[in-house]
Amino acid sequence: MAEDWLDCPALGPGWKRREVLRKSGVTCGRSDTYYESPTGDRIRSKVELTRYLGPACDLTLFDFKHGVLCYPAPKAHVLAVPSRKRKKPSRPVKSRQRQVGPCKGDVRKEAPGDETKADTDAAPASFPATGYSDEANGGLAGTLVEAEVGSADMGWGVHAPRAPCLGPWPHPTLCWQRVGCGECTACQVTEDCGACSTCLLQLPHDVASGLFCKCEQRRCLRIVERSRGCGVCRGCQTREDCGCCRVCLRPPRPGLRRQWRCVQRRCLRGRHGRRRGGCDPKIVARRHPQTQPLPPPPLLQPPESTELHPRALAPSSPAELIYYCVDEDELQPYTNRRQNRKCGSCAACLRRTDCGRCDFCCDKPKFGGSNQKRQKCRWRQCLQFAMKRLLPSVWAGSEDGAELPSPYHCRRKPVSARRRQPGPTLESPLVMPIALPGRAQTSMKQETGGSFVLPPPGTDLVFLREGASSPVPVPGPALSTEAPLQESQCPGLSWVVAPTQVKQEKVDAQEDWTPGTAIRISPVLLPGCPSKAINTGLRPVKQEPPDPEEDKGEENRDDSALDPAPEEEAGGAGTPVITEIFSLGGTRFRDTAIWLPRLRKLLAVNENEYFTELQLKEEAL
DNA sequence: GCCAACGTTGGC
DNA sequence: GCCAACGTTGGC
Repeated sequence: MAEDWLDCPALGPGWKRREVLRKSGVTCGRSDTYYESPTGDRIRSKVELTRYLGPACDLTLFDFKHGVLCYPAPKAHVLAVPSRKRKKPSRPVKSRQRQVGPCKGDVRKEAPGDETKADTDAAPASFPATGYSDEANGGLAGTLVEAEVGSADMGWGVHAPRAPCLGPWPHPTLCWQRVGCGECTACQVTEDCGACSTCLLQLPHDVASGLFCKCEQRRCLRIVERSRGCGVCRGCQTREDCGCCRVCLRPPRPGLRRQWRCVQRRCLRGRHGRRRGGCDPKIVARRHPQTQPLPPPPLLQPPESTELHPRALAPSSPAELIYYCVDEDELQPYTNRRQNRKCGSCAACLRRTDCGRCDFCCDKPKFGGSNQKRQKCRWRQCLQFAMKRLLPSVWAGSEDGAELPSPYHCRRKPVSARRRQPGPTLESPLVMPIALPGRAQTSMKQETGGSFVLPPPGTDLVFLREGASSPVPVPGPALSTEAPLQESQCPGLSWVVAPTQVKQEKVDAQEDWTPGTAIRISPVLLPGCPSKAINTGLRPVKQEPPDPEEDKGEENRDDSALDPAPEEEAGGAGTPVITEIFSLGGTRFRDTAIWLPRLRKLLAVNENEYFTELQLKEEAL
């Protein structure tokens, strides 16, 4: 990050201030103000500044945003000085070759009487992504500033519009007028053909739903190419519209054929998979709600055709219609990349409270930390994400798992090189590998000093339980009869409940947990099942802290058999155990088809809630 | 290669 | 405005 710190005399000698303009994302264009104390401490907010300076320092009159003291004077004079500062780019235009120019903030800053507003905060997330103004429209109104046009990393400009561009039209590079790689022949075409269905049907005027269309002759070939489906995934192989998704239910417009692909028929690997390493589980789940079998083909929806895109480039494409009719669903994976680490459904993701004890919590300011690590509570870090890191090949074995988003779309290291060394800062403490007695323990590296490693052959995954100190195998048959575990071949895993191995919790958490609280079932080895400890007598225990939202999905449970541990009662240590055996990927094992029916049979009594989940998983496969 | 540090961005 | 935390970088 460029260090363009400016002196901030309002705070005194040695204080520096800088303003950083957000370059991308839904808050693109927004600016953040940071301060640096004479001692080098970084301050991010007024609250932090107040905390830093202490209660004796009254910051009531201090305008944090602009770094000046705001005396109770007429508005117009308050920020006269800093307004010049604000015009300065917050940082060198290091990676951005294009300048926003008169767009947005600069214009707004000039507006009289606007000084007291967070005027650089011009990109509210809720800004409607409508108003694409193609030059065919010649439109000024509602032109939109694009976050990163033509970014090679982000997919050739497939970004949500961010903010209204108030500068003069046209903006040659920064508006949605030009979306694409800018290099292909289609991108070189400067005029609409006037003959394609888009031109004829005046689709560019379709801005009501935040969508836009473009002359077919000008559609970026690279994006169109990408918009094709893989042809393999379930989405591509689904031939019938579901008739019930929001696309199918979208009211048809008079004279126009529907242009958006049924959600159920969208490629699960396409945009998400090929670029990000796989489908977002949330997207998969959303597109394929397993509780709903594919509905019969809709009677009112004519078969989709590629007529809208007459180029021979994608004659058989199942998804070519999607591209230039991008909706929020399609944009989401790009604009919300930071969500990739949440499955949203595992117990860790559902957990609402920080443990307050792990190293990451201790680092949080609210727990008195220095905010250096800035990581999510270890007990809230997604289990699915952890599994993807720990058992990449297991995930790769399933259709969507094979393309699950890379934990890191990191430029520095390929996923293959990184995923076998998951760092402690990224893994959930709920999942870690250990070796079982009698197993080969070659190169086994238990969590020492915080490193979780992929289980080598002969080891098993362990579910850790918050608040204890050493792994405790679940009573019951071990996996001795199973073939030697080859993570890459047959993930025959025994699931063991183990206490937490979180670094800083080793010492102080022992008394918080006893093996008896970890699991109250008698696991059995299921024939054909990859040695999962399954309770056949009692319902599986999902030891989560009481949470109203979670309770919604567990209303029909018999809680009499589940006495949450005291720490859970207190909202301290909710720990997913058995439930997560499945949500973590049990049904993704390659021999699912063999053992799952048996499992279902064994669990036929009092396992309704499991059935639901298993069925969901099975459907997903 | 690991991981602490922190710039950055999403969301409330 | 503020906080949470994601994603990247650089030191080791």
